[in-house]
Amino acid sequence: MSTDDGLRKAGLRSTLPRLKIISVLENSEVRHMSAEDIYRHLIDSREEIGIATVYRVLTQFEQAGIVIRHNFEAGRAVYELNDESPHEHLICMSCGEIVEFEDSSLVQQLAKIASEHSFSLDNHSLYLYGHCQSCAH
Amino acid sequence: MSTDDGLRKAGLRSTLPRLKIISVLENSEVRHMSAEDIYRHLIDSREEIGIATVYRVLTQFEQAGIVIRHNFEAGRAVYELNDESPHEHLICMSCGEIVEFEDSSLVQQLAKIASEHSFSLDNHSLYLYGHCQSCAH
DNA sequence: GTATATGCAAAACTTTTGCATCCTT
DNA sequence: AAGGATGCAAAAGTTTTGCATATAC
Repeated sequence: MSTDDGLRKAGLRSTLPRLKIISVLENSEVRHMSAEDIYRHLIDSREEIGIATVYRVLTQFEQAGIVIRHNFEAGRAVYELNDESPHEHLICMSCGEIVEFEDSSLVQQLAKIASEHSFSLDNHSLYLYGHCQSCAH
Repeated sequence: MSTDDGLRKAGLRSTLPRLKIISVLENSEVRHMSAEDIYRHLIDSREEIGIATVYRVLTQFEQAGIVIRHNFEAGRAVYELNDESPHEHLICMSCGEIVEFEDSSLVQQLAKIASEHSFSLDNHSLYLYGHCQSCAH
């Protein structure tokens, strides 16, 4: 599916700023980026865009399921493209490396726990913080 | 152990602002409070304190293990007393109710996952978001 | 008495919003 | 042509910091 189609499917007009933002998320070597990261990346590439647009577009993308928003650290959200393969995150507190892993049994367990407390489960956030092998002391 | 001893053990002087903040966290009917919540609670009770002190003290308390900091929602941290009994949180997105649950096997699983990726695990954040029974539609 | 903590105000950051203009459809 | 999107600047919300004063030990 083209980026254009993806936007239309989400009920969003295909505009230049939106295409630019998706392109950054698709092509950057870093997978998790903040609004400011994306803005800087574009400005440094001599692409014109406003920071307010980046924030507005990311919010729309999140609601449309195009990106996933994370709060790895307080006070700054980061976004990654939603590739439809659910995964969790391991974060190295020294070098910032982020390892993604998938564990469906874990997710099933979360659903079971919610149901045991008479909760419907919409989503969850799970982040493991530690130190990767090269940063271990 | 008295509050005084707890502070001293953490290498913190026993000061009036610190005692006031602990008292709020111990006695408030709400278990998870933001810095602003604690500040307002004190001001409304005609206790003198500065908001900057609340932030500074909460940061020290977190580092000392006296409180645990959470980012249930982006942009605002909440704190709870660390009662030394590890638990996770279920959050109702309608009414804001927070249910705590304990699951040591889940935590063991997280440690196993980290080790499988050659990570040392320092801590984790796990929040389940959904709707409680009375808010389910 | 000395080092540390506090309070105030100002600053720093991230994110949101009002509004005039521009772009998609 | 019309509604939606953008960009700028200003505002809002949370958290941090500089500095003079007050407090704990």
